[in-house]
Amino acid sequence: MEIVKNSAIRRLPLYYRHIQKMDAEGIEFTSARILSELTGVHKTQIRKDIALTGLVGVPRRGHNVKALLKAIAKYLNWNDISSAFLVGAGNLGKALINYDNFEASGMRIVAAFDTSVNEIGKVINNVEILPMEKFADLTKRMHIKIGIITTPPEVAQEIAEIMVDSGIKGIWNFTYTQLKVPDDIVVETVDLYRGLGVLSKRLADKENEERK
Amino acid sequence: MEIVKNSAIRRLPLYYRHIQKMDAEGIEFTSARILSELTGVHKTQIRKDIALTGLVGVPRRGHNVKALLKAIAKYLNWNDISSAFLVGAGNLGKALINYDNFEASGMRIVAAFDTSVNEIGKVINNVEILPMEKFADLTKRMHIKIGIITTPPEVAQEIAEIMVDSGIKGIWNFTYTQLKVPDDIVVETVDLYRGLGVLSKRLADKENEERK
DNA sequence: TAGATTGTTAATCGATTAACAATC
DNA sequence: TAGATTGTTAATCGATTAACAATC
Repeated sequence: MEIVKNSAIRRLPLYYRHIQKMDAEGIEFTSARILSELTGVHKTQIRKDIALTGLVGVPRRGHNVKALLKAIAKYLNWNDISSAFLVGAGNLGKALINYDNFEASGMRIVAAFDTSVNEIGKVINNVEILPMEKFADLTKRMHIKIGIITTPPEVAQEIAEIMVDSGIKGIWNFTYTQLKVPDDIVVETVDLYRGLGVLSKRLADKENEERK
Repeated sequence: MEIVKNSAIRRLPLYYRHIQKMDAEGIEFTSARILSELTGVHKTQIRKDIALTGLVGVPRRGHNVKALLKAIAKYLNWNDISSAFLVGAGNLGKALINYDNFEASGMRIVAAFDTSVNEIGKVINNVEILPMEKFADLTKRMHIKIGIITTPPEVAQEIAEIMVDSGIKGIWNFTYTQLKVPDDIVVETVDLYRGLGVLSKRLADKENEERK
């Protein structure tokens, strides 16, 4: 049933941001070759990913930048802007709240929640930080469907359960905790520290090679 | 020449953090099955990844937790703690500076750099924020080999070039900019917003299915 | 027309999973 | 011994890349 793979869907937002930049610079046409240079993704891959959106390009010219933005946004359902609640207003949470490109990406963080008295009541980028106790009730009343977890990993599972009980259908998880949730809940996990091994390992390998 | 793949190396830090937690809880033995449940990675995959480190387990018991931590740390070269400079002390930069598990992961952020007068001079988690002008000189003098970029994407390439010129050999890039650097520089890119497409797309697909 | 790009099919490559003997 | 786990080989699966006809 699930024919289109997540890996393809994950690349589209990357193209989108580059194309946005081109649009802002007044560029009207782009091609798979140009996007390949900008993103490092193979040009055939890019053609296939664009084909997913149903867009047809023009041989010799490529794709119209505005049409491409529209097609990707439509495919990813970014035209309907979903409201999201964020739990955990630490530095990472604040970084997300301050991200100014969400609106163009189909999402809007409308409130943040925390348990720390120091944070509650603050307003960041027009987003208020509320006490965690209010989460379940507000989520139900406002029919919020997306929850963002930027808490310490220890409490992530607990938060996820509160989210699911409150009607959240998609969770964006910024902890390394593997969340156990019902099958119909979409979970997208971002592990900030995955790359930490690659850097130290590759640098060490390099030094050893040079020594040879 | 490069036999071991990055994808395997990227999973090891994930295992590591879970095993750290077990160790803290006083657990002495673990197995591929347990790690598989905790991380969602297939148990055969975990066995292969552990085999990379050269560690041999005990049938019926699994692996000794402390030996496993030691073997992973050794393999990833986390015993030599590398000093790193971070550029861009916004919220994301601060989130990284506050991360308290770096030391165990072979890295220490020793200073941060920014161009904003509001940030310069602040001290976060014992890390001072210095003016960007001092970056090149300090990097050379202190022989810093790892640079972390948490700036806006527009300036990432420029920062990367300053880093390479100053002797940096590994770059941890938190922008979506594809950095153009010499072949001998290791670049590890983390794109926070990759998942943004998956959530909205999958949720929309789900709704459409239900409507059928 | 020549040439650059599209879109698609086929081939390759690598990662994941299944199967199973060995072991304590 | 029985059973759970290891480590490894073989099979599968999916993603990436190469090749090429079609097109403007």
